[in-house]
Amino acid sequence: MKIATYNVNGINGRLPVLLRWLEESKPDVVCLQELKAPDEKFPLQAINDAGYEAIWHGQKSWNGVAILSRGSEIKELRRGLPGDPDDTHSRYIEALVNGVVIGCLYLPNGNPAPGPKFDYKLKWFSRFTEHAAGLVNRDLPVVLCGDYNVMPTEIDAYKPERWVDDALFRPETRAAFKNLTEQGWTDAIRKLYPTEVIYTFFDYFRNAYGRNAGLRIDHFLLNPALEGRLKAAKVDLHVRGWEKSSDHCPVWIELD
DNA sequence: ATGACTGGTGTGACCAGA
Repeated sequence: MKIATYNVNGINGRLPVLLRWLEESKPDVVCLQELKAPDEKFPLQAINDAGYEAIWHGQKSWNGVAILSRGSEIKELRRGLPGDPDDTHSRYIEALVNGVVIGCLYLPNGNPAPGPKFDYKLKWFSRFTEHAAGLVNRDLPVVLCGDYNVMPTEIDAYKPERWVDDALFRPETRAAFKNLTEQGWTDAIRKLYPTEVIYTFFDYFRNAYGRNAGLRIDHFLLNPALEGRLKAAKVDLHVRGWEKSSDHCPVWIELD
């Protein structure tokens, strides 16, 4: 079973690239972030024509998450993160697909920090951690994947010293990620590649992709019931080099 | 240190992203 995550940065603007990558990569399940489209503008027909069914939680202009599946029914478990009825952002959707609980998230960026956006990020993180606590020790396999907007350690950033005051790398942010994983979650990429330099995002500025000046911010967390089934994990770096690419790369795992 | 690039919105001297 191949599960992918991809921050598309606008699903309609990105549709040709998304379809090309789906055709090439053929993941069984795909978590998408940053749809930047309201529910009624989700391109369902094109997704269906590519062989996928979908559930999504859109929003005008910003945010938006979706789960796609090829060949297996998607049973939606939740849309929206619990814990704050006033939170209007579409940043979380969760489903059961082929016996695996899939949580698809788009954690807030949080810049500029400090400030209200950073406060929102930490608050969202704390709500997410609380929700994850109810999932980690389930007998069911659970994967929480998406754009975490966190570089967990220094090797996850090109020139980490430039990011120490940034919302993606501040001590509070890294501590929140550590606090989450210490519930018992396994970072799939780091389980298979503990020390390699691996990036999932490259800024549109300054030829970041060409210079390999990236960040690792898109992650797969696996609960103990799933960890032993991890066979492979990879970043589809070449997709970032395509015309009209997202600034994020697709990332995927393969399970037994 | 700064600004560079992109999508969406709507035509902004825009916002937000990371």
